[in-house]
Amino acid sequence: MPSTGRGKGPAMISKALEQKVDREVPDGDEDQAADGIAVLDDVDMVDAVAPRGQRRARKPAVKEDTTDESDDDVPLTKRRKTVNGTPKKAVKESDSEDDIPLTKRRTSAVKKEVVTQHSDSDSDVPLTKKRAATNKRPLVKDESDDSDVPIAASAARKSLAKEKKDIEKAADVTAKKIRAAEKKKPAAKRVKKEESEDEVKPKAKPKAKANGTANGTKKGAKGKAVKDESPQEEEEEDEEYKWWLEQNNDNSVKWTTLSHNGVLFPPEYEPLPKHVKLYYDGKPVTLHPKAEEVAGFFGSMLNSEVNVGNPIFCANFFDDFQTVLKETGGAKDADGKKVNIKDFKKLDFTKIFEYYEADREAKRSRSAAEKKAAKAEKDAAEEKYLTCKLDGRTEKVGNFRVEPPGLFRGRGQHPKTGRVKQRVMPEQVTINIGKGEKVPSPPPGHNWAKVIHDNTVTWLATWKENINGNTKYVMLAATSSLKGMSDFKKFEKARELKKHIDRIRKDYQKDLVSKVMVDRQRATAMYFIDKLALRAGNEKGEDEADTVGCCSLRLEHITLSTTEEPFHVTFDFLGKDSIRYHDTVEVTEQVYKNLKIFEKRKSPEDQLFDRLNTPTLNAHLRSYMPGLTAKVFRTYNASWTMAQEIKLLEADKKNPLKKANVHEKILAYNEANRKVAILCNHQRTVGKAHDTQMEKLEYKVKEKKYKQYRIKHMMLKINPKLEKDKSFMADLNNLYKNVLTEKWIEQHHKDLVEGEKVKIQKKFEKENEKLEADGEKPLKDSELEDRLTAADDLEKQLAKEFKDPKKNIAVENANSTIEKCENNIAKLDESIQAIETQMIDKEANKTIALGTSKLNYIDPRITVMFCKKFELPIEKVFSKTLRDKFKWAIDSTDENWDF
DNA sequence: GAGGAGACTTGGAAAAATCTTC
DNA sequence: GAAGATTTTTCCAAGTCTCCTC
Repeated sequence: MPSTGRGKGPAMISKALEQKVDREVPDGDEDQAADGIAVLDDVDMVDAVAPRGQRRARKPAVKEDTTDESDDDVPLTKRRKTVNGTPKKAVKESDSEDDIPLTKRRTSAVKKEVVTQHSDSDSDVPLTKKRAATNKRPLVKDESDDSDVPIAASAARKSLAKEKKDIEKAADVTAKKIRAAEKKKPAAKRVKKEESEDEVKPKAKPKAKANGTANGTKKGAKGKAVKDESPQEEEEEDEEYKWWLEQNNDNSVKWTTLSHNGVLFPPEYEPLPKHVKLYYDGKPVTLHPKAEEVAGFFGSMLNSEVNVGNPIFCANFFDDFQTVLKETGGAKDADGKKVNIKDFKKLDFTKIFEYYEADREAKRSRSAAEKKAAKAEKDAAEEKYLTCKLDGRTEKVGNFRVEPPGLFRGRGQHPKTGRVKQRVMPEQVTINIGKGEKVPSPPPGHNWAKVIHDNTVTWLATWKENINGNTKYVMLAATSSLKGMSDFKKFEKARELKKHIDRIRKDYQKDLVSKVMVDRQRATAMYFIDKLALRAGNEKGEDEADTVGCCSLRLEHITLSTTEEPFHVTFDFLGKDSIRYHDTVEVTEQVYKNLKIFEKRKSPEDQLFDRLNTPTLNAHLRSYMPGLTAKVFRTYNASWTMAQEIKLLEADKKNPLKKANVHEKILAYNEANRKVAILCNHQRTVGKAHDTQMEKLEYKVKEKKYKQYRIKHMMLKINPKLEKDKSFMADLNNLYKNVLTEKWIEQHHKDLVEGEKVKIQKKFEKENEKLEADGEKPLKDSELEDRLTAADDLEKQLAKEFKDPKKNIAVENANSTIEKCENNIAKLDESIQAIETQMIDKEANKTIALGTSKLNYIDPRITVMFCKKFELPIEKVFSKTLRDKFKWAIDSTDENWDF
């Protein structure tokens, strides 16, 4: 596990060190550099903050520093040997003058994005000269694997970076405005402290809904999405608890009365049929049901390459499998002789996999009635767990099912991935319920671990899982009042940050030149958290995947640019869920210099911010605003960005979005949403079918254009005078030559003929099936041949059309008129536009997941405001679940609401 | 103040439900 | 109404942050 590199650098930053780094940094603007760096005297240094104790052992420094940096070293020990699965680089360059990285890192083209530097006019830090970012040598470390670097995301990130400056400026202006307005308010009316800010409830709308976009929900009605929903659904609204209309200022007590029915345990293990065996060294073996169950966990997921293809996963599984074998008497062959299972490679789970696959397939291919019956049975079994009574109200429970046993699917290189997640027994489960309420009965023959009555927490049941010792909880659903309130508070806190953001930014810009190392590190970290929306980056344990956030970044995760491209930093690290963050950003000269300073006397595996951790950072943030933490910046920046993007749409008077069609409105919303997702680095893997789906859509567009092309020829037949209409003919020629092309038309004709044949064949087969089912004679093959002549005729006709379209494309309908043809073309245009919009959206979303930001980061009131302002039904952007979750926002927001 | 436990939010993948097309 | 595509929901891992103990 990585060491922290804690306190390795000097506590103070000396003048000499500053000057040294000044000489090392790439050729920046001299004047600005002079302004930007506070040159400090050695003599006035006070060790304001001593290095904190080491969290973990560290590796010895590779090279002794001989400069005059203060010397508060702590011993260093070895750290993790790899980063992102690749061997670590050699220790970073020494402190000598030549430690400006001159090595050329790569020559191939690679993405590069630029986050514009902070350049507020009132900033304490001078502006850095901007360099043209294009046509320069790429800086990324690893050229072999850019596959997960989304091109679309890259472009969008660039565009977001361009806008970021304006977005920040707007934030600055807003903060000042808010404070000015507050000053004007009579003192008594001003909100005194943060708690009161926190507890402001969303204002309810005056009675009934303003339009049909806000949506109610029928209790228990499962998400029959969008189209079927009717306004009647809202009839039950009256019975609903609108917490946002109430005053509840107590944060510590979560409920007064609570009753529920406990948890639902997974079904017992059903042994495999006798003939389904695990094979070892080519021979079937018999296992104790407990061991067989574990073999089944692995066997049923053979198609999950991400897991079974991971050697750690396999090794961990095998380890646990061997343990369970030992405990249960081992494996036996057909003769009852013991088989010593010692080589994973000799295990063959195919039969088990096939069995489970067949089972899944059988489930899939059940008739509608069977599926319905099974669902009804499942629903009945689950019904009593679906809801609980909280303060007398019925609230939905979220995850009432106890997690079934299986293999732990830790992500990335989690050291425990593949370990057996054991079955949770009632004896491990603690129930939390109101005093005096009926305690749900544990399964027969069992007891609960404990029954408690803690109303300061929101969970109904809890247990510990065996893999990491993490606590699991049964909590209320996202639509519940408790979760709703907490969501609302989260967004209000982010809004509260609006008031302070200018001050905070100004302060961290100032601290970027602080002589106190911890302050300078904190300021630099805050710069990243604010500009790049990095996560805080808590410390992690030895037994977890090696992922990092801002505070836990190590030297090996950043690469500073060469002299050819000053002030660029390439980040390459695995963040939450082992999702790669790989980006080159332009930073201010001061930030760049700070990073150089922080790198001094450290190895690649040392902490970049060796004097900073998340509690320290958050403690500092709280001095600005109670409750402010690093996480709030992500919510704030996400919501603020979204709001600003929508303002841009509003400001576009040339193309008023209000007048656009639904597709365009959705696209505009998604584009704004996408910017937020990119900011937060929300990625997803490209679906297997993506390329095929795109090709299909492209084909669909061409098909429609081909139809237009034919209609135009028909129009020429109806009105030959059109031939003199230059624009008409130019359009037609363009369609033929540029859009469709001769080659495409030829292929399309073949496809049409082939399609016709298949259609005839299928129809024929179906008719025969029916005849046979009715006990009648099937049609003769000659009948099929007769019918297929229609396809031959089509082929001939199309060949003629291909040869001379003008002459041979005939008017298909005798009643056709020019007007009717034009209408048809217009209709086709409309549907082409819809497909093209879909394609743009699809391609842009290829690697970017919009869901997480919509669900967790963007204040839902911004979306509601957008929908109301641009007259877009909320169903188009919020699914049923989201509408339920954000009912408070839908109910309380009007078109003029501002984040 | 370090370290761990506990409580809660955030996150992508997989499964399930629904829609669309033929 | 079947098949395939797409969207929505569920699942549970993995974060953040607070609180408690020593």
